[in-house]
Amino acid sequence: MKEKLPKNYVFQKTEDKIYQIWEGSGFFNPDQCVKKGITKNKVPHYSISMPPPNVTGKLHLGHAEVITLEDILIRYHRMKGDKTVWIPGTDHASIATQNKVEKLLKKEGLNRHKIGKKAFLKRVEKFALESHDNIVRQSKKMGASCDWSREAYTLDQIRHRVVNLVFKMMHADGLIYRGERLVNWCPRCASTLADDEVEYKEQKAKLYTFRYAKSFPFAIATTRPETKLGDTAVAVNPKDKRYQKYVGKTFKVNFLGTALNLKVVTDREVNPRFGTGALGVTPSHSHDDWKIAEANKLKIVKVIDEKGNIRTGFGKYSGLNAAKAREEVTKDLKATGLLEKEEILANSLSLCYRCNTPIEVLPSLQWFINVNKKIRRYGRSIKELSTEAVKVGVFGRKKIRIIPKRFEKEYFRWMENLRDWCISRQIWFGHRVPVWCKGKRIYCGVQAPKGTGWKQEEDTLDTWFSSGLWTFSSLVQKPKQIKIQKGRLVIDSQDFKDYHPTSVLETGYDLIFFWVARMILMTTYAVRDIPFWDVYLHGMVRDDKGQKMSKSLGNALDPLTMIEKYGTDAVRLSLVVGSAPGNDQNLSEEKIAGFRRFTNKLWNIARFVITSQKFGLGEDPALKNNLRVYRLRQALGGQASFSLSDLWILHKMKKLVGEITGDLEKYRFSQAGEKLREFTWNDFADWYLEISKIENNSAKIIILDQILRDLLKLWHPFTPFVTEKIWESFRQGKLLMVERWPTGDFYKKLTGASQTDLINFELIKNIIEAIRSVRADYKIEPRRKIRVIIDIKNRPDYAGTATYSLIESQSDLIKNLHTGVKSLAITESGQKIRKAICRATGGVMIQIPLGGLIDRKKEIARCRKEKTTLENQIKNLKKTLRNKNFLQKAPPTVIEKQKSVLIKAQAELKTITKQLTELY
RNA sequence: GGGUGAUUAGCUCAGUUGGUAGAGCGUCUCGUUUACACCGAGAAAGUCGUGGGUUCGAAUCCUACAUCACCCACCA
Repeated sequence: MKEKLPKNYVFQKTEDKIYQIWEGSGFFNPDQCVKKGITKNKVPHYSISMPPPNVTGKLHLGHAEVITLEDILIRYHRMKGDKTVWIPGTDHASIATQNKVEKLLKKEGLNRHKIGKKAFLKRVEKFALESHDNIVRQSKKMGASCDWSREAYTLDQIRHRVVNLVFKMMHADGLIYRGERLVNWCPRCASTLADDEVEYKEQKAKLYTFRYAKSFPFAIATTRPETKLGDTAVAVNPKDKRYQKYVGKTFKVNFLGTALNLKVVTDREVNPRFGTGALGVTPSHSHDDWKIAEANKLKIVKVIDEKGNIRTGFGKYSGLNAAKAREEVTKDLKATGLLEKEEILANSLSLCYRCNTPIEVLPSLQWFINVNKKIRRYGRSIKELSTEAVKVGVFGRKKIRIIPKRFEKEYFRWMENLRDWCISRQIWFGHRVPVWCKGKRIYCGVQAPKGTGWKQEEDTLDTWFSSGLWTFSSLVQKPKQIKIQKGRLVIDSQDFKDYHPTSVLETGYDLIFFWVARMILMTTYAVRDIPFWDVYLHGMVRDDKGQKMSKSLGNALDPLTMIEKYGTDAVRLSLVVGSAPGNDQNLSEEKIAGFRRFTNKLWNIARFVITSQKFGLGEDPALKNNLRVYRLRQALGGQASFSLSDLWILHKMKKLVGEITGDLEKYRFSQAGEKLREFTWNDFADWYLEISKIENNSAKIIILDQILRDLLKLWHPFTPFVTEKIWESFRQGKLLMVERWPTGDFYKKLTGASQTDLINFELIKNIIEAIRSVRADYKIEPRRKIRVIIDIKNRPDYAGTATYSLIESQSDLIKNLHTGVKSLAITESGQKIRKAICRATGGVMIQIPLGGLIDRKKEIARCRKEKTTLENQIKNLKKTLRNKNFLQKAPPTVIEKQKSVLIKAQAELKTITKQLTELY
C-alpha cells in the first residue's frame, strides 16, 4: 500500500484530478455537507455570490484574483463548520457581448443589420455559450470551490423573471418613467449609455470665438460650432456688466442660413472669464444648456441625430456627420468674417466605455429610474435608502462595511451626484423592456398580456439592471419562488432565507459604482434589505512596470498559461501575498515562479514527515493511524517528554493558528500568507525538522504529525491543490477540504508551553547562528570540527545556574545543528580565552579558539563597528530610561522591554571590549 | 477645480491600535548535511519622498510641498 511520493511536486498531474475528486464529493454544495454531518445547519451561514464574469471571452488575472480571494474565504468558512455556499454565475453583459459578436461579424464582412435580429441573437447566444463554457473551465482550473449546481446566468429564465418583476414593481411605484431627456448616445453602438459608462480622455480641442451674424452685438466661444445651429439662447453671468443691457432681449439672426431666435438670459454657472463670457445655449446637446433651457423655458432644437449626423432642416449641413459639419461651419464662419479667434484648449473628450467612440449628448425618448422620488412605503428615495445603508444602516441592519474604508467616501459622493438612471438600451441582446403597447394602451408585466395586437418595446435594459439584482436573484431556483404580493417582492426560496444578505461582496474597486452601488440601490428597494454585510475591494493587477495589463500592449499575463507553467497554487499565492486591500499590485512572472518554489517546499516538508522511517511512518496507513492515536494518548498521559524545541514549536504553532484565523476574519490575506510562509519555511522546516533529525524523544512524532496536519489545514484555503494532494497520502477517507479548521487547544493541552520557552529557545538559536556565522566568516572547512566555549557571566538578567543548565541541556543542538562543534564548554568566569574569536549574543560570550587563523585587522574593524553601535544604543536607552516623562507615560511593558534590551546590550559591550583589548 | 492612493533595501512590496524597520526576488561567499539545488548556511544592503509640527518616543498622527498613479466634476 506504499505510495511513492515523487521528489518534486508535480502539479500538472494532480490538479485536475484533485478538482474532480472535490467536485465528485458533492461538498461544494452545503446541503451535502449538512447531510453528511460535515457542517451543522446553524446560523449564521456564510455565502458569497460570485461576481459573474461577462460572457465575452476568457478570464484574465482580475478574475483570477476574485476567484482566489473568494475561494479562500469560502474554504475557510467551510472548514470552520459554517454552512457555506458560493454561487457561481455569468453575466450576459449586453453591450459588451453584442459588440464582441459584431466585431466577429465584421471580419466576415457582415453586420447585424445584414443578417437580421433573429439570426444575430442566435449568433450571440452561441458565442455566449462558448464563453460560458470557457469561464467555467477556467474557474475550475483556479480551484474555485463553488456550488455549480446553483449556477446562475443574468439572462436565464429565472433571472429574466426577477428582472421583469422588479421592473414592474418600480413601474407601479412610479419610479420608472419614460421621457425625452438628454442621454449619452454612442453613435456606433446606436444606443444610450449611463453616465458612468462614459469615459473621458484628455485632448486638445479648438475653441472658436465667433458671432452668429454681423447683426449680433457680441461674440461667443465654442468648441462645437456645428451644434450652434440649434442654439436658442445666449447665457451670461448675471453679474457681468458687459452684457446687462442685452439681458431679456431676443435677437433674430440668420446663422449661416439657419434662422435662430436667441434670447439673452442669465445663469450663475456662466463663467465671465471664460471665452467672451457669453455662452451659446444648445439645449439639445449639453447637460448644462439643457438645465438653462429648463430654467428659462427655452425651445429645444435637435441638431444631431442618432447616427451622429446633422438632421434635416439645416440647409447644406444636413446629412453631414458632426465632424465634417464642424469643418464646414468653421470654413463658412471664416469666409463670412464671423470667426474672430481660434485657440487651443485642453478639454476632455467623452468616449463610449465599450467601443471608444466619441459619444454625443442628445435628447431621446428613453426609460429612466427616478432616483429622487420618495417611495411611499419607505418614505425615502432609493438614493436615500442606499446612502443610509452605508452611513447608518437601514431596515434594522447594521451598516454595510466597505473595506478599505476610504471607498465609503467615494460611494457617498457618487450617490449624492447621481442623476436619474437611463436604463433603456438600443441593443438587441439583453432583457427586453417588459412593456407592451397596443394603440395608446400600455401594459407593464412579467409576460405579454393576453390578446392580439400587443407589441413589446424593442429596447433592452441596461446590463447593470440585472446585475444589480444579483445577490438575491442568484438565490432563486424556481420561477414560482418569486412573485409580487401586495406591491412587494416576495422571495420564497430556502437559499434566500439561508443566505441573504450575503456575507461579503468581493470585487475590484473599479466596480464600486457600476455594480456595488447599483446592488445596494436595487436590493434595498426591491427586497427591503441590504444585499451584503461587507464589501471587500481589491486593487487592479498590473504588469511589473505598473502598467495596466492589456492585449494591445501585449503585457497581459494569461492565468491559464501561468497555471500550466507554475501551477494554480503558485498563481493563487502570487495574487494574494504582498498586496494590500484596495491597492494595485504589479505582478511579474518571477513572482509567480517564486511561489511555485514554495509549493514544492511544502511538498517536501510533508514528504519528509510522512516517509521518514525514523518516525515509524511509511508503514501501512491504517497502522500508522493507530500508532498516532496511541502515541497521542501516551503523550497526553504524561508519558511524553518535551524538549525545549518541542515547547518552542508548539507555542509558536498555537500562536500561529490564532493569528491566521484572526487575519482571515479581518480580510488580512496577505499577512496570513506571509506568516504562514514564515512559520512553515523558517521555523518548521529550517529549524524544527532539522532538530528532529537530532533529537529523539517520544513527543516528536506526534508533534510533527500534528503540526503538519494543521499546517495543511491552514494552508488549504490558499493552496488547495497541493495540500489536498498531501492529505491524500494520510488515507483517512476524508477530504482536507471538509476537515475541521484547527484551534489552539491541542497545543495548549499538550504542553502548557510558555513565553519563557520561546525566549530560551531564541537564545539557543542565537548561539547556533553566531557559531555558523563565525565559521562562514573564517571560511572554516566544513569537515573541520571546532571547540566552543560559552561564558555566561555577563548575562545578569539570568540566574547563572538556570542559564547554565539551559545551554547545557541544549548542547546536542548547539553541537550538531550544522555548526560542526566538537566540544562545548560553559564557563562563568568572564575570562577571555587567548586567540579565540569572540561573539556577543543574547548577553553570552561565545568563544571559538582559532589560534593563528584570526584575522586581526578584520576582527578589530568588526568589533569597533559593533562597539560604536552598542555604545550609541546604550546611550539612547539610558537617556530614555532616565526621562521622567517616559517612565511616567510609557506602558510598563515597554519600559521593561527597554530595560532588558539595555542589560543585554551592556553585557554584549563588555564582551566586545574584552575582545578588543586582546586584539590590540 | 475637488478627492484618493502611492513614495520604505538594487527590484516587487508588507508593516493591525505610535515603542526604534521586515519579506520575497536579485547580488556576493560557502556547501553533493540520508525531505527538497524548485535546497541549505552565511553576508552585504534602507536618514521609511522633502520641510515643519504633536509626542517621552513617529514609517505610522497633523500640516505644507514635490513626484507618480487613479477617481470625480467642469470643460462655452
